[in-house]
Order: sequence, then C-alpha cells, then structure tokens
Amino acid sequence: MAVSAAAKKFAGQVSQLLKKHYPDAKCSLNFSTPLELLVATILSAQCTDERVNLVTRELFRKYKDVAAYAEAPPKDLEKAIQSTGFFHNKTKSIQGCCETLLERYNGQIPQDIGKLVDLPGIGRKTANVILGTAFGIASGVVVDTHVSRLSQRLGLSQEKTAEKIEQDLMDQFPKKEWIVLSHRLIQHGRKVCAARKPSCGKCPLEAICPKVGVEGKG
DNA sequence: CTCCCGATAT
DNA sequence: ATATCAGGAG
Repeated sequence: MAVSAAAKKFAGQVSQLLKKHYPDAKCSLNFSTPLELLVATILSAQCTDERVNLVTRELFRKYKDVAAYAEAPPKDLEKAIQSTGFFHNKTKSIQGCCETLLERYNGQIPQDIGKLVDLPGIGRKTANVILGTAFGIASGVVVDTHVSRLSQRLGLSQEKTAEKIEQDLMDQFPKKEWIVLSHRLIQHGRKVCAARKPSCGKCPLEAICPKVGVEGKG
C-alpha cells in the first residue's frame, strides 16, 4: 500500500512535536549487555518497567551469561522473576533462548530479525527492542501496548494487529527515526497519553490529535 | 480467539 | 472489583 503525502506530512508533525518534548527519550529497562536487554524485555511482557528493573537488579547479579540461565534449575529462575507475572512462560522463554543461543550461535545473540524471532518467546516487538536498543539496528518499529494505543488515537493506523500497525508506521516514518520514535511514543504513552486517563490538556500533540477512541471525542 | 499471571492504580 | 502494565504461543 502506498502512503499518501498527507499521511507522511502528519507523521512528520507528530515526529517533530515528540522530538521537541522528548529530546532524549531512551529505553527505560536497565541493562548493560545485549543478553541483559533480551532477558529484561522478555520479563517486560504485561508488566511495568519499574517492576522489571526491581527484579533484574538481583537477577543480573546471579546470572552472568547464557550458560548460567541455561543450566539453572527452572524453579530457581521462576522464583527470581515471580513478581513480574507469567513466570512459567517467561522462564521457559529465557532458558529456551539461552539453550538455542548455545546450540546455534556459540552463545552470541544474532543481529538478525529472522533469527531473533525464531528464538522461543521472542516476537517482533522483543526482536526490534534488542536490535534497535542493544545494536542500533533499525529493523522495524517497536509496537507494544503503548504504541498500539497511540497509533489508534493519533490516527496513524486503523489496524488491530501489532504486525500491521508496525507496517503502517514503517510506511509513514523514515527509517532513520524508527528507533528513537519507538522510545518517544512509549514515554509519551506512559506519562501523558495513558490508557485509562489520558492528560489531553497537557499533551504536546493536542492541537493535531484526532483523539480516536478517547472518551469525550472520537 | 484463549491462556499465561503478579502488582498497582482507579 | 476491574483495568492495565515495553507480549508471545497454541
């Protein structure tokens, strides 16, 4: 699908206003290596970054490399990450990833979207976070719960699935903006354009926002 | 589509 | 009580 010039112009306005208001938006998950970011991002599913950072402070002290996660008794890992929710699934994902990394990639994290998505528990969202934030590779736009919601409200996409929303965003924003755009949209979604009670009065995008689906408008 | 799941705000 | 939080798999 070709994108209209009007759509790209609107995207440019969004981009400019976000840049002005969130000049140095960055990843809010604490990490010091690509592996730590991979683990933190798996833990971040349906959980606040604040909670993830609380858990990983101890977790990263105990598990230093891929082998440490792969060899750990599952019960130990489950206990360590319990408070982030979905802990059975997340433990299987972390250990499955680390086992596969040892088997196929000599314990290294591949810098390739296809290979990352092929790992257990890694979808496009997590893969885009790892590539963009750990390696500086613009493989796509990170579409999480915040980016999905903001894309709808701003009228950037009418699609429902994360995959289709991501394609719409990639079509409207230049590739060089994808990584920082993701961080800015997420920060804006957390602080201003919140799910339940959006602070439209304090929103820097107020003047151009169609407010699709926002109560009182739409 | 459903299921996984604890912590917090409303 | 219920919605929501940097999702992914079956």
